[in-house]
Amino acid sequence: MPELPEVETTRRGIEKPLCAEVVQSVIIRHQQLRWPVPLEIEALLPGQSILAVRRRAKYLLLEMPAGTLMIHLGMSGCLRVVANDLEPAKHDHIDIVFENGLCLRYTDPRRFGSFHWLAGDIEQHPLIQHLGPEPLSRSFTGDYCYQRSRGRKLPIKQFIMDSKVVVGVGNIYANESLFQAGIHPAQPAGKISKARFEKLVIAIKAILRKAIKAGGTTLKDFRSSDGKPGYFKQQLQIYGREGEACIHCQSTIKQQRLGQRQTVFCPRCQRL
DNA sequence: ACTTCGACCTGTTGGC
DNA sequence: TGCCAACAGGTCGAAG
Repeated sequence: MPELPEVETTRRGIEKPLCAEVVQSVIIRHQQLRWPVPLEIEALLPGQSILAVRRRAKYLLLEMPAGTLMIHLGMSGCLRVVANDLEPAKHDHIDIVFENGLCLRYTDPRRFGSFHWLAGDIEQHPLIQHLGPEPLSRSFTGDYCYQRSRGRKLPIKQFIMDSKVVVGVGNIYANESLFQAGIHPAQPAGKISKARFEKLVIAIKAILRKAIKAGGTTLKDFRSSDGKPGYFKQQLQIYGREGEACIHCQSTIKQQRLGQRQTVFCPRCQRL
């Protein structure tokens, strides 16, 4: 399930093969994703070239002369660069075909992803404009979290997964970061000291960087643009290990549901 | 203003 | 073996 490292891995994978390439056609086989795919891209994109492939939060931004194609992978979305004569499979919903014979193919069994066409300023888009800072940017600091969390009662895990606070921290990396920082996931955000937020922010940045380096986390089906899985799963310290022994203290790892999400923690290393 | 919860969707898994 | 219910998960938007 794509979180920020998986989206960044995808971005890096499609940047080189697609940059400066010219779109020949767009094929929409299934229009119904999280929101209807804008049909006008079939007419708008051909003839345009890819100027850059950027990322904001978990959105991939394909910049072209007339605007930007904004793609979200949702939970099961995947973008691959394939030869344009490769037969599409069941969940291959959209192809962006290029004049050089390559094809950017969007696959998404659960169809929680999305496509948007933005003719104007990206930052003004309603899905973008209220997003918090990038977790790997300088503006994401312990002090920032501390200030934003005062007076808030919701569990720290849900706080760091709130895209208005910081983007890109999904369930897997939230669990990992809290474990590394020694913070109980259910701890009310407003009760956490500045020093502990400093530690948490360092953990979030370190884990995201390591995960990007490993090409993301493949739990089941994530694949990067060249079809390879991510290797960060081998480095997960807490996620998916409920019932097993903590790597630090050998206590049995517990799980509970928090905000309808699977939450895993060590009851000894992560105190309330 | 803050928080919770339902909705979207389908492949996989566990229980009977 | 088959069937069904539960679950997984990102994120928006409605309801509390």
